[in-house]
Amino acid sequence: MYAIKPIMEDATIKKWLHNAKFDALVLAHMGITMRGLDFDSMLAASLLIQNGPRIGLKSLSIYLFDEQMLTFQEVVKANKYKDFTQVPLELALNYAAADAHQTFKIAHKLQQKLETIPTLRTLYHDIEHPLIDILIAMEYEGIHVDAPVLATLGKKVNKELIELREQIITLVGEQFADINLSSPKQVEQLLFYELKLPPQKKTAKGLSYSTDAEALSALAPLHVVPGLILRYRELFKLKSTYIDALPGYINPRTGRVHTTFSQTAVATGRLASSDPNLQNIPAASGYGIEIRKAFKPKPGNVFISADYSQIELRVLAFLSKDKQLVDAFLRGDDIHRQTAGKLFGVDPDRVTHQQRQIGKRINFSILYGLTPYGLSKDLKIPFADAKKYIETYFAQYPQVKGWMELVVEQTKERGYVTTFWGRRRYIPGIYEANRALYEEAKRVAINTRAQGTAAEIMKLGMIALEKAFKKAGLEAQILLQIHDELLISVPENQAQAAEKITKEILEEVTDWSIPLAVTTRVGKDWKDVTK
DNA sequence: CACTAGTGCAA
DNA sequence: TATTGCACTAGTG
Repeated sequence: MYAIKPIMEDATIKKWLHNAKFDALVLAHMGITMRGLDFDSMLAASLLIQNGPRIGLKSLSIYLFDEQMLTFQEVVKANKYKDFTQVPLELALNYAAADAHQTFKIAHKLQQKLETIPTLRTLYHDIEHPLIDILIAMEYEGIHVDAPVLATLGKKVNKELIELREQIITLVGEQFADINLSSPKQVEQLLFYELKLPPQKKTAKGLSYSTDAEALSALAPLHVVPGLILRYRELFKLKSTYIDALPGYINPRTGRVHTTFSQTAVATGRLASSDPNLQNIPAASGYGIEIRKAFKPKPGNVFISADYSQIELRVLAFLSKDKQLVDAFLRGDDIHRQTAGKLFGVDPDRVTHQQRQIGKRINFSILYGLTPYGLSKDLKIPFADAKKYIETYFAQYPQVKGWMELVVEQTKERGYVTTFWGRRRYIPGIYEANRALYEEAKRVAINTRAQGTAAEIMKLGMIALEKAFKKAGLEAQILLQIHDELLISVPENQAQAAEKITKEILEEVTDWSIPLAVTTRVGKDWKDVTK
């Protein structure tokens, strides 16, 4: 009767569907409470699943099909449907129900197991579980997006896009009047086959010549078109992803945008934001920053932004106990300036702006496991210079290197890397014979310990802050978390008090030998409180 | 609708 | 041959 018949015996299907649909129904009728409950189970399950044998949550509904291990798409194919629209609604619903059912079935067992692993148990009860209600409140509150502000910006951007397109077509000829400048394939054809410009590099999969920003920049001195495409791309990105898309997320009932924060999407323990992603709203580029002007607090309120400065470097200092790094933070020094001083062998006070930029760049990339090749490309400097900078860095901060080696050793012993509060990330690549994969695994392990620990500090900060707001009787509400930054909304007459509490609480999350530093700003829109 | 590739935004 | 994500468009199935 059902299209999934080839996968299971009919009797099994019927029984299973009954349970699945029943569970789905029960869950669906539990509303917000359901989210707490269902999500709680999901979270416990995912802490173990995600960190154990690698079964993606996405595969959960398929997991119980056992040996078959079919994806939805494969089922569609196996049943010879022309396309997705031909799949009976019944089947689609069965899959949706299966997700809920399997989660329900697996949750209890996994939660029991969670309790037997002390570090994960603490992580769950002290951090992840208390965070659930805070995230729900953030999502529920939402954030006001001023659509007219975006529309005005959109008109400006659109005008420039049309002009750019006309310029480009005038330059390359009317035979390209129909070109789609958003198609990498068509741009590739234009640049490398029509204009015969020299290809700079292949794409990631090596299937074509890259037309990305790096390649276009390299071509810019040879021809005017690449530069124009570069500008076109920048504006098109802005318009399609932010200006045009954001208003579509405004909830008609609340008039606000309600993102979803996922606690189980990121392997390091960071949060992820989606539908829309409010963790990647432009912060730097020319028109880009204008987008942030459209994010406003509700009437009578102001925004407070609070960001941990150099949190990952402070985590690195604490975990590595590197004397130079630790002392710098204890003295409250400008860490980028200090690094530059060490790299160039000059007194920190005499570091030039450009030298400091390089110091900043290296501090920033060190936890990514930068290579001389990568650094030389990033800074556009000779390979040998890049190599020397990195060597000098490790010579000046010797315990950082030792710490990195220790992380790698521990990862090999256990098969997984841990954060300070005990989150695990399994790193199978640490046993790789293939050099490139092994090197990548080492970078992942090192970065995970630092990034993950920083993420935990922020989560603890959020929990403590919500509690403090409540205790102080402030109507302050956290709206967004952008990894090392919080965006808070508060009635204007409570702004000063809330700002003070925010800074104090966030800085007191740890009692480490390294101080945490939090910068706060008060403003009337998101741009106002952005660095 | 699901999926991939290419691209680009954030921390 | 630099970490972690998400989303957009084009293009295919």
